Amino acid sequence: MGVQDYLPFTAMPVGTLDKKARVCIPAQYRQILTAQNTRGVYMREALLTPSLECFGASVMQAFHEAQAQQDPLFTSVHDVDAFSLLSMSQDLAIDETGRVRLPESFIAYAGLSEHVTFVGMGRKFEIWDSEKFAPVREERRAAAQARARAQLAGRS
Amino acid sequence: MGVQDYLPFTAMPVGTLDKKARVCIPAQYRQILTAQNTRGVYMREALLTPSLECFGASVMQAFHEAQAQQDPLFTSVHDVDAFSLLSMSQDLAIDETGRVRLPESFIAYAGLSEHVTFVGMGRKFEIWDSEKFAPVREERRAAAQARARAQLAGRS
DNA sequence: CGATTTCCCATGTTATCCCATGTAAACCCA
DNA sequence: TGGGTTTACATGGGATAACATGGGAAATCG
Repeated sequence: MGVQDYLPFTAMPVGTLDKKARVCIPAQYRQILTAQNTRGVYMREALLTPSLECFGASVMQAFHEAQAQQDPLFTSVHDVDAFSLLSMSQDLAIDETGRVRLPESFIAYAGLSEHVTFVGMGRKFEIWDSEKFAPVREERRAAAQARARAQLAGRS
Repeated sequence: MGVQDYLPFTAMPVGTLDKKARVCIPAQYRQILTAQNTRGVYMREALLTPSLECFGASVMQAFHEAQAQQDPLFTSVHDVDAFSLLSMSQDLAIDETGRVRLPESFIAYAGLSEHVTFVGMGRKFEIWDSEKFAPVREERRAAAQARARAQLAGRS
């Protein structure tokens, strides 16, 4: 999949998780999803952070296709690979007002309270509890800054 | 068979096996099956785990075609696979309320009690006894997590 | 004729749809 | 460019529909 083939998720808009466990996916992100021929949004618990990874059908298809060609259907290797992508993911429907209803397990895993932050990551975006994300945001900023400095030093 | 041709089975919904040996196939899965032109659901005892493998016509058809393309006199692993798939599978009818009646042999093989878990695996899904699946779920999650960590480390 | 299976309806629960409203952004025209 | 207007968006909440499940009655089978 070439870089040009998709619109990237960018920025870090904030949103609200209401009493009915709904969040409104930012309109900007919804446009990207519909451009991927995705009715809803695929979502799963991130493996390494307390957040939810969200992506469209393009990403799901690309990963699934690669995995399907690599592992025959009825093998244990297939099962482990399929689990992390497919079993852990849910295809959540987006309603006409742009909202999805989050399963309780997702809310618990990411520790979501009322305020959530959407983090654009190119071909996917993440949903974080806003308070939990604040320090992570600073970490990532520092890491990116350090890398930029190193790159600059190496070039001189 | 292209990935585009079907929606993947995802997520891990739970269900109930009632006193009449019936389980309600999640509506989401039924939609995927009907999209595959499958009235019922093909089911067999999984070869490697105490669970039931379920799939629609797409998988059956793919195996049928794979088998047909081979010289029938030439024995191979694929012939054995296709044979076991075709001969060990049952086409269970789904009634109007979305339920199937499981044969006693299936219930015994998977050790099903009242609570069952459906495990979405893309082209197929599995039915597990919820208690038996819990540790397997953790194993698979840990394996996926280890892989994600290795990938992250290799990239830096 | 007894046991099992299939069909059908009832019911509580949950998710989905739909409309209302406040707010912020975009737009337009002077 | 400023100020007013319009549009799009995010959010709350009630009404509606879908779903999973239990259980009874009819049909089927041995």
